[in-house]
Amino acid sequence: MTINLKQLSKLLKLSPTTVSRALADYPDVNAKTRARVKQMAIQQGYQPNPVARRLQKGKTETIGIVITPEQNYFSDTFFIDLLSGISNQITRAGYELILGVASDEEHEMQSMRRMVEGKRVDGMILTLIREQDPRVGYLLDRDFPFVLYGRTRETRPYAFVDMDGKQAFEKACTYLAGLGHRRIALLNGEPGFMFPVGCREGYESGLFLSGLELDPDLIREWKHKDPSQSSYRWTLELFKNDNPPTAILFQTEAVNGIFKGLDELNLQPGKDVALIGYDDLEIARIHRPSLSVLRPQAREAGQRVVNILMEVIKGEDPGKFQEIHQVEMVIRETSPPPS
Amino acid sequence: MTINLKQLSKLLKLSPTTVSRALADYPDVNAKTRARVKQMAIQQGYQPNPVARRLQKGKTETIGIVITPEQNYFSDTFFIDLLSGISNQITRAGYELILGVASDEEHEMQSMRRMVEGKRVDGMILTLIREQDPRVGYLLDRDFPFVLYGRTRETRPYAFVDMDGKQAFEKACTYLAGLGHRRIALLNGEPGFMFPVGCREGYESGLFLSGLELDPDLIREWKHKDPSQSSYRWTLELFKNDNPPTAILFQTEAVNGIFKGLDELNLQPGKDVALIGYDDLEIARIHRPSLSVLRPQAREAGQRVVNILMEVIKGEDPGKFQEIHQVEMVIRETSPPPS
DNA sequence: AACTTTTCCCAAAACGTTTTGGAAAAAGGA
DNA sequence: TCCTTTTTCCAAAACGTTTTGGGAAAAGTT
Repeated sequence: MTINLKQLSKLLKLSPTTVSRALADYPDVNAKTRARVKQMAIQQGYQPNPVARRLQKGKTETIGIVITPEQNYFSDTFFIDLLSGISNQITRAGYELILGVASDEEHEMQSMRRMVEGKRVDGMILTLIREQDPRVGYLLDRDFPFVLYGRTRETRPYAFVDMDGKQAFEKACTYLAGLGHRRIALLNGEPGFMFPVGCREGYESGLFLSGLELDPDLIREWKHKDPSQSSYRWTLELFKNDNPPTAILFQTEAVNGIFKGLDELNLQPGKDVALIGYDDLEIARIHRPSLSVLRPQAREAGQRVVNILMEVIKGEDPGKFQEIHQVEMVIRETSPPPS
Repeated sequence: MTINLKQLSKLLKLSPTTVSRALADYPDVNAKTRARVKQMAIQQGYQPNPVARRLQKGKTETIGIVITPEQNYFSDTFFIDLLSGISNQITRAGYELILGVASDEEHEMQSMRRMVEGKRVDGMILTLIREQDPRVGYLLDRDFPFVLYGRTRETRPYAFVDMDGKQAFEKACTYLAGLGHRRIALLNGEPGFMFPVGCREGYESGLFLSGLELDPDLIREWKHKDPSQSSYRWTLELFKNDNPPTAILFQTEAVNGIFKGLDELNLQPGKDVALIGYDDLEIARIHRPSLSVLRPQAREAGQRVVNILMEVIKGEDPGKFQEIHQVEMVIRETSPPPS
């Protein structure tokens, strides 16, 4: 069932050395023997014991990721798409993905330290990045390979793959302004995290490019832990304004709260108020009217993260790998001109 | 930074053997030296290299799980809760959780085979079980330790933790009947999977216990890949009936489609139609009217799965571990008497 | 005091690979 | 033919633990 190298080499009347080198395509083994070895290996279903190989190679061939549930990350397909891209690419490289699930920021760090200090992984992937993210400093301090999905405020060079939230929100904002909207609100993600910073920049830049004034009253933030409830409240607040918005930009995760708020105010989405969400969740496609969205390519991003991490593990300079991916806009029914 | 056993033993002027045994609390080492060793180990931040230890122990100390995105498993908190319970318990045991993400049934099997045949894990956790599930046969055939979250049609004994869908749906059904509902519909999960089988049994049993007739016209099934769209269609169909239902039982995952369908039919949930969903997703709490639900304890189940798997890995008879967990019912606003 | 038991420690082997550093045989060059 | 180079293979070491099988010293027993 589980033949090992020694047994296989005995079968072939060769030394373990030669068999190992034959399978690894070393040039110092005769082509004929190499073929013979490979055939026998397949026939016997030989697979090198990964644990033994790791010990010898001094590598774990494993990379780690820690996710946290309280952040509603798993809403729908977005995160699983990212994870899918990551997982596939890791498998392709013959590596393993180990997963930690942490209930809060502290356990998140703890889980990561276990992986790093326990020599359980060769590299880390970080998601849901905060503006001040202690994980990044920690890893930089000990020169441990990692790649961020996202960015943080850190002056030392590090590798990341990020979605261009700025460009996305700028695009959405100018699009709405182009339709004639003059009062565009932003329901932004939770402060403290890095992504909303870019969204806001893009929003402000979009207003500026369209010759619109920034009105702080039109900006609100919701909580990760409770996207619907907080966005619901903010929606109601937003329309208490004397001069309420005719359009709202937000992250799709918060859409239920917005719909609920608008419903209560007897405002029809896509008619009285234009909406564009960030992330193409199922609800966006299914809802009537269907939701216009900004759609990040999570799968592709996940694959890039892994490819980059492999380079960093090989010793490449992390600073060389800083990618910002464009986000496409999908116009559906909720983004008409103002009525 | 990364001191190893040999270096630590040199520091202590002891043999690696003694240090190893001291740390492992063997009785044949003097209490004083044991203390001295432990203190030095902590001071030096020594952690045994897990790879080396695994090689020697002949165990990977790793367990595997394969998830698939097309099944909308990640909708909201349910699956992440399960995963959280699994992950915590695994970490507590000093084990690792490796994750595969497969795009379809075939890759699911492939990913699992890689883990099993590649000697990468000591045990497997299986979720989203089908009625005929080739994974179970595969693992039983090679006597490989595993635990199901769910059940399948298989006569050989195996370990599982399952939610009592039957009891849950029976309870919901008799509850509704007790309120006076006579036409109760079931919008069941996708055929081919095991869980909906139990739901249906519970539903039928609930009807029977309440003295109600089973009407096949009131039963529909939706698709995993597309919960909202299919449930939307089935909702519309359901009310084409001359004698339409006054209540619907379903899995909360499908709630958006149902709401959309009812809305289109100008039926108010919780008023014209009673609703009880399975799974307490965020939308259930947030929606107005809030959704009555059946609430499985995913976290606890995840912990049990791991504890059982550890026993099975130790060599315990899997047939001894077959747990069916009760599901509680949370009555909110959508389950009033018929109007 | 002589023997037996208990306490405490350790050297060596083992886990299954890959890498290092040759060495024998074959081929090429003069 | 003799020397050099190339080809092809392998024995031994190494990776960092844990386990095996003692063995010396200390403590008990008579």
